[in-house]
Amino acid sequence: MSQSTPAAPSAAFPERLRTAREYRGLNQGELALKAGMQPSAISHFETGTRKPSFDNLRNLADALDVTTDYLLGRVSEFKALAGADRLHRHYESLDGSDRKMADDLITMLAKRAEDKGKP
Amino acid sequence: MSQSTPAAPSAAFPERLRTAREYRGLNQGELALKAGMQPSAISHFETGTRKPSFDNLRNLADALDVTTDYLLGRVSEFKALAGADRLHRHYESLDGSDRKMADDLITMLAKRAEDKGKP
DNA sequence: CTATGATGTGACGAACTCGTCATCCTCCTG
DNA sequence: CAGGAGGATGACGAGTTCGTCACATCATAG
Repeated sequence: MSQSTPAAPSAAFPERLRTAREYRGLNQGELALKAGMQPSAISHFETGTRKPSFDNLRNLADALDVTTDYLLGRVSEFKALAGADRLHRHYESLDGSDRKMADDLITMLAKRAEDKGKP
Repeated sequence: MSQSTPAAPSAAFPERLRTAREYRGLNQGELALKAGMQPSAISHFETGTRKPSFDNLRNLADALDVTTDYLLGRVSEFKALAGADRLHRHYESLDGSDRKMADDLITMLAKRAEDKGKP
């Protein structure tokens, strides 16, 4: 049973790779060039006949400017492409007190949303 | 280049893995159990004699509750361990308007900090 | 219909990680 | 000093990805 595993299967990867590639407006050949691998490798990845190695996963994420967590399906849908990626970068650029402010706001919003769910 | 990819070698991985493991208060055996692999595998990873496969990278990130980007050295230091990880979870739990609010705040803070840097 | 470009597919040997071991080393602690 | 825990290291066969191809499929433009 493919679904009993606690961790989500790596099944998300092929789809995410393709989505990200098309989002960047690249064809397999162009991505292959940017990531330093063969076009056929990209095809193998997107059709699920191969899984990238440690190094190639990183190369793909760099070439597509996405998080590896997105490629692995560890974060939800499109945020890694548009929203959260930018969010993350901005967050990274903040210094101590600003970062704490952002932390606090998000934590507060999350908590408030949670409380609204239960009386 | 705003986004120079210094092509950070995968050399960061062994160190990050160890840091994260110790941060969680686990020894190699315990992490191995959580991640479903051999203790010796952990040792190999931390000493750099092996690099994890696609699946094992994911298993390690899950077991340690860190981002794979942190493990790969694609994001800076400790944020993935303490701050950003929790932040990310909270952020993910927000709905549309709350998320936008968080987005806007962080973007604003980042921009303000940036402006302060140049005349 | 026929090129052309994009993608899928399957092969090859080389290189690598896999899990499983069995040691060895180095601190601690009793 | 003796014992044990945590870790490092190196071997083994088995399985997978690697880069590099050649070729098949498919859609679209000319």
